[in-house]
Amino acid sequence: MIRDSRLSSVLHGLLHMIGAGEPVTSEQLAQAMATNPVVVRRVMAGLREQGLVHSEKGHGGGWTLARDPTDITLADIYRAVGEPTIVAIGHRSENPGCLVEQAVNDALGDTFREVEALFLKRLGGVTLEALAKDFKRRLAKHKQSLEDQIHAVK
Amino acid sequence: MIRDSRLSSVLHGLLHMIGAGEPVTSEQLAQAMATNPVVVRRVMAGLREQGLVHSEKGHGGGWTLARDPTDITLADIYRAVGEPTIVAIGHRSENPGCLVEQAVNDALGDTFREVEALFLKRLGGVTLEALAKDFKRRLAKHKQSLEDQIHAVK
DNA sequence: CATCATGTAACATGTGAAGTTACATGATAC
DNA sequence: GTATCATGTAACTTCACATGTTACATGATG
Repeated sequence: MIRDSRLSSVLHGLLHMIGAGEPVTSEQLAQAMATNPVVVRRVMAGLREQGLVHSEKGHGGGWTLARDPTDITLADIYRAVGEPTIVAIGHRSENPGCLVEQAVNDALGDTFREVEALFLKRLGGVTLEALAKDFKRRLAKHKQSLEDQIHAVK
Repeated sequence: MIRDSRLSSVLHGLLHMIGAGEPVTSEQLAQAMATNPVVVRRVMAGLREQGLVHSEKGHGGGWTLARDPTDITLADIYRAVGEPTIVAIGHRSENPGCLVEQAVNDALGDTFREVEALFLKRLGGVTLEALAKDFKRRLAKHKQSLEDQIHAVK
């Protein structure tokens, strides 16, 4: 099953980067992603390799988006975060000669590819920009609700 | 991602059970599944709960198929082996109030369900019987190829 | 050249699946 | 009945892998 917690974590970081108008340090991202700076660098390194983010050393350095958020989809991020294949059924001790697995792969190989394609296609339909917009909307709503509560207490 | 090694393991066991005309012990299945008897019982217990296999204690006891192999699909087995949901993107520390995840789920919730449905639908299209037939065909071919090699050496 | 930030290797920890041991329960053969 | 065989299951151990941590190198800025 697909249960990516890294993708979720990375999205937190990226939304944070969109909000800030300047480079965000690994230290700051670590807070947004509820982890520590080294892990942030490790994960973000994958995104950098895919050209999604950019990193700068020294004073005023940190992480910035390398592309326009309208040009980055969740599929890009998912791939960059680095899942090998989405669907695969196999034995632990890779046994390519195993006749049972050959039969399974013959029966379901196309299915695996089909499911993976559908998944990535849908991820590809959601841009970082769209996600950010929706997030901001929720944030505003949330704020409003808190204010209402305060008002009610008065 | 889906990378079930248990399903593959269980299939080995089930094909073994189809071949044998009598109950197969956990000991024997453990060999076919490259593990040990207790693990076999643990995994098979899930299949029994779903009514796919039957177990008998004592002399001459062991595991047998509870339904006709034409009536068991890979979807049944997959479910019985017990994967919770196929696709889910979430933070480790389940944080249902997290606005980022709410936004992601709003954008992709339907997709997750759609991908899962497609996957299970395809698994549902392959019966254990069909798989066993294909497996036997491969086995025969494999045997033939070995005999040919022996013949060539002579 | 002091400071800040990333880059990365090496090691530590946590977690969940798989493996193991031990013993209880039930069924069959004698 | 009782010896034997097989499953049922709890408790513990081991293993693999992701994550977390420490330490230090590299490069950029003031």
